[in-house]
Amino acid sequence: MLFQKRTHTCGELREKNIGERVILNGWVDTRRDLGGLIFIELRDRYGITQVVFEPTYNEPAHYKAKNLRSEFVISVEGVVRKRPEGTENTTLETGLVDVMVDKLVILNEAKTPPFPIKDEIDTHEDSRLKYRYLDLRRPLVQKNLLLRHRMYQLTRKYFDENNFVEIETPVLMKSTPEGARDFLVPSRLHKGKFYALPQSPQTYKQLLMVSGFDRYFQIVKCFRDEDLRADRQPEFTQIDVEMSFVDQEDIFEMVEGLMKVLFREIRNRELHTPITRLSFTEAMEKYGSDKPDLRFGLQMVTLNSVFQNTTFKVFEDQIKNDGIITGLLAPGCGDYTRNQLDVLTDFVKKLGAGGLIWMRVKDNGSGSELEAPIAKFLSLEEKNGIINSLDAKAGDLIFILSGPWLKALSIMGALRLEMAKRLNLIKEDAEPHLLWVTDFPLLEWDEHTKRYYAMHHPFTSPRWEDIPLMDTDPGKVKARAYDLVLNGNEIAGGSIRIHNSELQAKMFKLLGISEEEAEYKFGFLMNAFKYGAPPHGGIAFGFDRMAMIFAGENSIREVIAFPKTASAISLMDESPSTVAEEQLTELHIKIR
RNA sequence: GGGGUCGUAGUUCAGUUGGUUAGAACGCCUGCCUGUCACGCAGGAGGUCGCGAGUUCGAGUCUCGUCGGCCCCGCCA
Repeated sequence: MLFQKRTHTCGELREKNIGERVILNGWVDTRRDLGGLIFIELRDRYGITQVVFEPTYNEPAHYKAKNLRSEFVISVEGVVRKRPEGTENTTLETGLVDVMVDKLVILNEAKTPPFPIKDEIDTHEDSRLKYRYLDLRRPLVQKNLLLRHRMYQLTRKYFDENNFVEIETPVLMKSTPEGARDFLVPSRLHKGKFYALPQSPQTYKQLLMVSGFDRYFQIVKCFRDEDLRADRQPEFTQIDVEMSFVDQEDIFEMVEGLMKVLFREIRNRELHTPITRLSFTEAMEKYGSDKPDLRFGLQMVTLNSVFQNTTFKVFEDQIKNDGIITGLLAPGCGDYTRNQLDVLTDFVKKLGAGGLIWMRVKDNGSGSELEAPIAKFLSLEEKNGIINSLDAKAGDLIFILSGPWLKALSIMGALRLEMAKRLNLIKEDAEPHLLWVTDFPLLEWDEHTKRYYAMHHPFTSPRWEDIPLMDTDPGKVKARAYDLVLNGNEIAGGSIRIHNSELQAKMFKLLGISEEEAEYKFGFLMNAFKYGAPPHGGIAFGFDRMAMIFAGENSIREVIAFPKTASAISLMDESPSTVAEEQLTELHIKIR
């Protein structure tokens, strides 16, 4: 047989191996042909070892080595030798030795790759994705997938040690389009019927609770047919968790335990628990986001009390209409030019704000005063109120936005992030900030369809104390729902579920889902609840997002082996693609 | 669905008010070279300027359309 099996990997040989006869298999990383002497750096996923072809040592091997090129797959046999004095390579872990080759087998030749197989490349992403199998040869990308692998193993070990059972749930399931669009799979056996790919195994894991698997987890692929982002792919991986006989605190404790392990093993950091908690209301009013980045301050301040009796029409209207007036202090930005302020005004207008009110804080000799286009509309008391509320000092800049509560706060939150960027407040090596956001509203009102939607999902339990509000003021009902946020990224979300079929029926009614519709879509779940459903709750982690953050990457694609582009295309295998007419016929499908 | 930005050699880019044969670096190929590790030296090949129309005596350059990459808004229970 021509193939000589390796005795060692390319990252393995050290001084202790000197004198040993070894066989290495791998890819030609670099070739340095000096004419009478050829150096090849041989690479596999474990590392790089230099091998040497010298005619006086072995003439046929040297002759054959003249043909070697980048990325050829070869097998070499030879003797490990200490490198001559002064020729050691300290950048390689194997750099004190090399292998004098007396036998070379070319296992496979290779075309010149479209980009170099090394960490530092400036190749555009489309080319990397088209040749993803080559991109995945690069040590940096391999490192990300290895980190991801370790995260899988640590997660499985953690849940296993805590008595959780890993159970696989169906990938072909019933379509229940409450929320994201489903990917549909046509049924060949049942004309006109479709399976859906799961957006999450939500209903199955709740059924498993009814079955008595009181601690379940699964590392599972989920699918959502929505537009993509840097941190969103149509198929993604969740760590799905569900527990029975628990309340919110038990879930938090279990999750914090997992995060402790991951932080310790992956990032070598001790995570201090319990971690910070913020209510949704607080998160919105202080940071303008339900996933605030707490690595920097820049807290927003609600100014409604300052303008309680204002005569400034814009603010007066908002106070009357239950709107909000929110302020943000940009320290030391009082010297921003009119042009810079116009750019920021444009920024918030694109997000839907009517305009941006700004004020420069100046020192008038006896204290601070505000210089702004709207200053003349404000009383001295109001101006001082602004300065005091925001703790503003001379040289600072103040932004004020007013509008409907959620909208104004969200836009200010975006401005907060923008200012943090401009002021360079987000240090990438900063201590990671993990927090719980709690007490989300149960429902969200949609102006277009004039109905409520579940903010989390329709199985989320309201807070006990808020159940009466479901009849009187549904918008005010808070849910027993929570998100886990890491550095401004939502990495997990969950809730305590409804386990009572009557409460569930009430919830469907609030969502405008008729009894018939509820029966058709979720009858199996409601039925199950009639046979002794334990109180239960759970959470699901966005595994790819977590891996992205742990790997220090800015795109989820860097931690996924074969990701899709922003238009949901795989540049490598060119999916989605057209299919044969016969396939469509079998599936009873006609393309319109 | 909308906004921004990019598309020129295998790769990353330059290309002036529209004007002769579209350049550079790296990579690739050939030759020389026994201690390289960004090897060196000499020579060479390599282009549907994303695609399609239009304006023009003439388009990489201007106009319109279209396709694709990236980022964002909407969307993502």
